[in-house]
Order: sequence, then structure tokens, then C-alpha cells
Amino acid sequence: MNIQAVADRARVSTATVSRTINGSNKVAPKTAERVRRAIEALGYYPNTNARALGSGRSRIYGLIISDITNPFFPELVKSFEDMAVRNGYEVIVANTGYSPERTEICVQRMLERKVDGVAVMTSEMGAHLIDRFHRGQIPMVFLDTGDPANGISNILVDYTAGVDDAVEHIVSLGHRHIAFIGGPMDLASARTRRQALLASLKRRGLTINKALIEVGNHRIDGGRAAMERLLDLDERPTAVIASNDLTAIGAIGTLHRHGLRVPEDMSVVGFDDIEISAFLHPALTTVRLSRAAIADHAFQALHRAGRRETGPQPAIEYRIRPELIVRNSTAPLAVKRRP
Amino acid sequence: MNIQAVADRARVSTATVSRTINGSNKVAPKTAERVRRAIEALGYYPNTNARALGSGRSRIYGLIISDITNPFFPELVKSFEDMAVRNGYEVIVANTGYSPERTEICVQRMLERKVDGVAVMTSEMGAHLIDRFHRGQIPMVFLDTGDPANGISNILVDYTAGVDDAVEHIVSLGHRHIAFIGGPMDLASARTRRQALLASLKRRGLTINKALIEVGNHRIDGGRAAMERLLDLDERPTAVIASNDLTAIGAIGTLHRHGLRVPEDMSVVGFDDIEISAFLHPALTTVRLSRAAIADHAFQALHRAGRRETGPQPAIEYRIRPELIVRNSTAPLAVKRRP
DNA sequence: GTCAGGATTGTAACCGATTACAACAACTGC
DNA sequence: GCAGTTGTTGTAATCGGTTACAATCCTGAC
Repeated sequence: MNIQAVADRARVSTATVSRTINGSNKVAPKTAERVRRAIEALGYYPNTNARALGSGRSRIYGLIISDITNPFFPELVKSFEDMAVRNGYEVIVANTGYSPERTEICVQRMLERKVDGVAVMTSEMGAHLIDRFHRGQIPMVFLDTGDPANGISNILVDYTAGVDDAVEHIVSLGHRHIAFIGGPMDLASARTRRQALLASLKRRGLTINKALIEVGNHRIDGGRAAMERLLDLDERPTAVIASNDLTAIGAIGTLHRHGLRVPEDMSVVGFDDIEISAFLHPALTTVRLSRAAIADHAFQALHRAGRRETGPQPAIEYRIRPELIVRNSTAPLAVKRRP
Repeated sequence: MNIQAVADRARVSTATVSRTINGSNKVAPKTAERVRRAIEALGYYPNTNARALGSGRSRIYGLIISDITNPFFPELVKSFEDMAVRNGYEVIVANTGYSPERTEICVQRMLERKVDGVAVMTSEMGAHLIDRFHRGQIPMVFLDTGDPANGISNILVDYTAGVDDAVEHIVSLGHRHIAFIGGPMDLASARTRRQALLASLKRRGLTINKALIEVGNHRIDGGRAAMERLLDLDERPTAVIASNDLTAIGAIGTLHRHGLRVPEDMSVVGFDDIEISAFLHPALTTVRLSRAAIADHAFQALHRAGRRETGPQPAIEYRIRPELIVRNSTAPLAVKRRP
């Protein structure tokens, strides 16, 4: 079953069939209709490998993430895939596992499969790897770390606003001893969130106690350990803002283990709003970073960059504003009590 | 940069380069070495589309799951992808979203991309869709619902043994009023788990109280609602076994909301051992169904079915034995007390 | 020295589409 | 009635590999 069979049945050449399939306007409506009927009758669908070879476009987008088992990503992958499939594209997902060697393999996979564009949703992408995509003229879109001036579309998350919302919320509840559990310092977005927090506290004239600025690893165990250290302090915080939800979940776990209640004894705010956060007890107050919005922008960036008719498009910067979701892990500052 | 460039540099024909790349044994060691040096020097890598077109093998495996945001799947996807990439394969992941229409699209995507094999890790695959793979001579492997007699490899999970371990554990802790919260009845594996539980109770001579056999939906909200109903009973259970971890997490949420403690007031056992289960409070006692093992078998099934030299291989049935992981959500039956 | 036969290498057809270019038909205006 | 357009379709080269088959080179036996 190939294009020739369709051509024979419709009594046209393979060129006309091809043009019909690809929606060329150079086919007479009546002819196109005949071709479509032949396609329908034969149950024909094109061989994508031949298409890719002939046209130089694979109709595949690459999606590079750090780790699909990190709950931040599944929804992002799903949304991206959804959008791609609806537009006739396929998606290849690759995990860097936070390792440079694996990242190199990811890039190689993308190049070998001749992707028509690549969305890089992780920050471990060295300049020499970016260069390989550049050389292959492959459109790119990054999360946070793109550079439109260099032809790389970017999805810019307004961490400052998101973190500020969290601080505002906590402060409005009366809290003044606010701790922060950050992410790993080698992660760009974690550093940004930390900076944003410090700036937000400063802007409000709150003193920044270095002891309350903890470092985690964006995983549950990191949140746990950091909270243990915070509980060891002479002057404990009354509220904690975590750099992501997993960290917040770990922190809450430690609080429970110590017999402390959330939010009565301590308020906790997360970041990201991973799916499970809404279902925990207490349901987590957090700053939602919409993965659907990220996926949407990522796809659009690649899709419009790849349009042939209009020639190469300039790289674009998209902005995403996170949104505070108030649930049950935060409460007004309780009157101080001694156990 | 194509195979001709390599051939020129190594002073051989393209056929010899191709044979070298594909590890044919018909190339003299010295020649092969020269070709490899040329490949190295030019930084050449083959065009996979051309390869697929010429050889009829795409080096892509399809992986059909129901929903990547279901925490059961990410680890499975990751393991499968890992194994595939290590063996020079690419993976296309498709979500059915539990819907027949989407499932049909998934199948179509696989056929269009000419996958060399497909792992179906969900049970919504109608016979007519299976038939399309059959017609395309595409090796298949299913989870639980395969049929080796019909050429479909199968990964058989011994739910009976797994559930029995859970029951044994609960019974050995002194519990006799044991409730079960099942999954959706239209899900094959959920029905199997339910059957296994009933059989296990019966085998132990425990009376089966229909009111204690609840139905959930394999999501957190289903577990919650089911537990609400169980708490409404005059004679509450002292232990609950859930059909999967999300259900157990929902159940625990409801217990907490009612001021009941786990495991002191009620023991809870999950199934699957999703990643987060180890980090909850209390850490969930559960029956681990290794996703790495599933991925491993799935890949092996497809890989050996696709070997050319040995001709078509018969479909195989693999077995997986789940394993009880005892954590902190189960405890010995407490002496009865009236509030 | 010759020759069978295995090992190695090359030639060229083929996979199934896309697309530049040529060819042709129909229509326009003069 | 004819040249010039415009619109539609066909021809055939092309993409970059794989692989059947042919050709050549060696080797050792006789």
C-alpha cells in the first residue's frame, strides 16, 4: 500500500496525490476529491519515513526534560504531546537525568531522528550542545534559559511575582519569622526562586535571618532534612516557603513526625502545584506554575518557527505568571504558646 | 554529510560503510577500522529516516499507556526508554486517556511511524485495533492481557500472590475486620485484584462482609469517598487494603480528616508502591509492583521478537511476582476502646 | 601452476515519498 | 485566430540509506 496504488485508483500521478495530502492549493477541487476517495477506499496512510526523507521534515518534535519521574513533568509532557498530535506531529521525550553525559546522548538522539524542533525544559544544556542544534538549523525553545537574541525562543516564568504572592500571603496572615527552603544551587530556576524570595522579604522591610534560608534539593528528602535543621533552631520560624512542592511535602512530613500540626503550628507554602498537592492533608497552599501553559507556548514557539511559507521567524519570548493557590497548609499566626 | 562522504574518505563503497555500521561480519577487520576512522573524522551519523525506509525497520518502539500523569507510569516509561536507548532504539509514548477514540489514534500513530514493536501497558485495546498490529506484523507485548497463543507476548503479574501477601500481613497483625477498596470495575487488573482479595480471605476462612468490599476509581478521590462510606458503617473495619496506592492515600486522607490515626486506629495497605508512598506520613505499607521489571520484560519481548537472523520468535509469557513492602501504615490490632 | 571455494568488496536496484520543472489545457485580450 | 497567462497535472530526479547479486581476491589442495 503506497502512494502509487492511490494514484492508480484515482487515475492521477503520485505527484497529485502527494499534493492533495499536503494540502497544496494547486490541485483542482474535483481531482482532490477523487484522490481523497481513493485514499479512503484503500485505507491508505503515508509512510512517514519516506516523507521525512523526501521533504527533510520529520514532523517530530524533541522534548528534553530532566526526569519524567519528577512530578513536575508528566503533565507537561502530556500537554505537549497532546498539542503535537493534534497538529500531526510526533514527540520524542528524552530524560537528561541531570547528567551532562546523558544530556549529550539526548541531543544526539534528537539529531539522529531529525527532529523539526526541540523544547528544552531543563537547564543542563551546555553551549556546545546548543550549538549542535544551531548548526542543524533546528528551532529551539527553552524554559527560563533561552535567549531570543540568539535565535532561541524562551518561556520566561515570572518567579519574582510568584514568590512575592507567596510572601504576601504569608505576611498578610501575620507571620514575620519566615523560613525558606530552596532548591539545589546548581539549578538555575532554584537560584532564581531564592533570589526572588530574598528580594521580596527585603522589599517588605523584613530582616533576613540567614539561618532561616535553608537549602534543599527539590526532592522530598531534602525538604525533610532542611526542616529538621529549622526545628533545631532556638528561634523557630512560624511559616516556611519551599522552592517546590516536593520540598514542602518533605517539610510537612518532618513537622508531623515531631508532632507539630500544619497549619496550626506552622504554615507551609509550596511552589509548582504538582497534582498530588491538592490531595494531601493538609492540602498544600502553593504557587501554581501551569504546565499546560508551558507546553502550549513551547509548541507554538516551535510550530511557528518551522513554517516554511513565511520564512524563518524570529525567536519569541513568552511570559508566564504563576498563581497563588490557597489551600489548607497556611493559617493566621497563632498566639504564641509555650509547650 | 552522508554515507557517500564516508565511503569516499575510507576509499570503499557505500555498501561497505553500511555493513560496517550495522555490524555485518562480512567486513574485513582492517577495512572496518578504516571506515570507523572516517566516520569518526567526519562526525558522521546515519540518517535514520533513510535507514528506516531502506531497511523497513524504524528502530522505534511504541509504548502505549493510559495516562502519564498516573504515578504508576513515569517510572515504567523511564525504564523502558532507558533500555531502548541503550540498544539503539527510540521510543514513542502515547496516552490513551482511557478513551477508545484516543486509543485508536494511538494505534494509528504507531502504524504511521512504522514502529518495530509496541508495548501496550493498558487494557483498553479492542480486538480490531490489535488486529491492525497483527496485519502489520508488528510484535506486541501486553501487560496482563496478552495472549501468547495468539502471538502476543504477555507480562503476567501474579496479583493473587501479591494480594495474598498483603492479607497475610494484615491477618498476622491480628486484624479480622478487613475492608477492601477496589479499582474501577471496567479495569481488568482492578477486577483481578478484587478477585484475588476475595479468594485470599476465603482461603483463610474469614467471613466476607459485602459492606467492607468497596469500589474506588484508582484515584485519590475514589479512596477518600470509599473510606467515608466505610467510616459510616456500624461495624468499622480495623484494616483496609486498597487496590492501588492512590486509593490508599485518599483513604488515609479521610481518616486524618476524621481525626483517626494511621496505623494506630486503622491499618492501611496499598498496592503498586508508587514513588511517593515511601515518603508519606505514615510511610505506606504496600505491595510493590516493579515498573523496572515490567519495562525490562516488555523490551526484551519486543527485542527478541524482532531479531531477523533467528526468524520470528514465538510469543512469550513473563511472570512478575509483586513484593510486600512493610512500612508504617500498618500495626498490630489495638485493644478495642470506646471513645 | 591451476582451480575450487570462501571471504571480501562493489554495483546498482530499491524503499516511498517530495518537488523542480516541463507539459498541457483553458481562458484572456486584442 | 493567436500569443500570453493562469491553472492543473505529469515526469523524473532526489533524499540517504540497505541489500541482492555480481565480481574480485585469496587461500590451500592437488
